[in-house]
Amino acid sequence: MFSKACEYGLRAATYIALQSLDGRRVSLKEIADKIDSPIAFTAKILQLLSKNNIVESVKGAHGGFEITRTKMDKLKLSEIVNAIDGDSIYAGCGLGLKECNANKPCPVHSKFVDIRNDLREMLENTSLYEMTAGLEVGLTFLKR
Amino acid sequence: MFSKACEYGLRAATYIALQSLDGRRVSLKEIADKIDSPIAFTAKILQLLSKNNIVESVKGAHGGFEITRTKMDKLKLSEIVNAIDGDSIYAGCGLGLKECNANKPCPVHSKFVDIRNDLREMLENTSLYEMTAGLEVGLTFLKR
DNA sequence: TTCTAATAGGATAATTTTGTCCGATTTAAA
DNA sequence: TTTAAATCGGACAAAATTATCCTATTAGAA
Ligand code: FES
Ligand code: FES
Repeated sequence: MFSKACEYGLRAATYIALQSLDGRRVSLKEIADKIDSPIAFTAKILQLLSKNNIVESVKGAHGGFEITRTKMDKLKLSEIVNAIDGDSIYAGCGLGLKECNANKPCPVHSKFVDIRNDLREMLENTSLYEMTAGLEVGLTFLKR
Repeated sequence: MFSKACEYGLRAATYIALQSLDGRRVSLKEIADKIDSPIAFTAKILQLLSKNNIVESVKGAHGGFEITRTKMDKLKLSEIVNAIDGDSIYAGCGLGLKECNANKPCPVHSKFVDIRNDLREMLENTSLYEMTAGLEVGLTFLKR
């Protein structure tokens, strides 16, 4: 569904948000450890998220990653997915035609658009803050 | 969503079904041309579909690929997807945890399972025969 | 000021996916 | 029986994705 990069990105952003709620800035090392991701690859993804103004990075000693409460409230998962995977999930044809186009649809188009729209709406309506809800109380997890 | 191999496989199977409706066995060359796919790669995928009893292949001169009417009626898209991409679409976690597990869910699990189930149901309820419906009358397309 | 802990970023490597090539095999038709 | 048209299957190649390594840069703290 999503690329590995995108999966790591979503998990990383969620962990950063969770810790930022407690005012804790987190290091790359801690993030990779807590979401069980390859550390150097995760660094690249966080650079990308930082450039896209999704998380804030602070260099130097006592540096790390954080995200403000207002930001995580406004920020939707779709923005993270978009920054990493682009719009292929929303725009791509299920059978791989160059573009999904209702005027020249593939045989699965009519059935496929609904599912894709549900996914899009889910991502556009879910904030990063919502993602942290179950984590503190141990109802949801970022690694296993 | 699906791998390239799977996209080609679905398009190829659909084209074979369409031509089989007219009793026409089709060659690899014709298939690749009509669905706009790399010919040698498509050959590999058709071998796989043939081994999985999804299409029938006939070797030698006047050979090619075909699928019986009864078969294309019974055959669901899920079987094609499964043969090529496995069950990752149905079983995989949206955030990339090793397995999707409702007892230890990731933060998107509850929202994600519905979408994934819709996709699964769509694939399990759509027959290959249905795929051919719009093609003859030019309502749907396998390439663009 | 100097040291140390941290991210930034470029180069590179490994792996997976996608794609090609070619000879072997099969079968119908000349 | 020979030939030609077709799939099969193994080896190989290219491209994309995933992942690592190393140096530079930054900034807090001693
Ligand atoms: S054209 Fe294929 S999904 Fe829209
Ligand atoms: S655990 Fe992540 S989708 Fe089910």
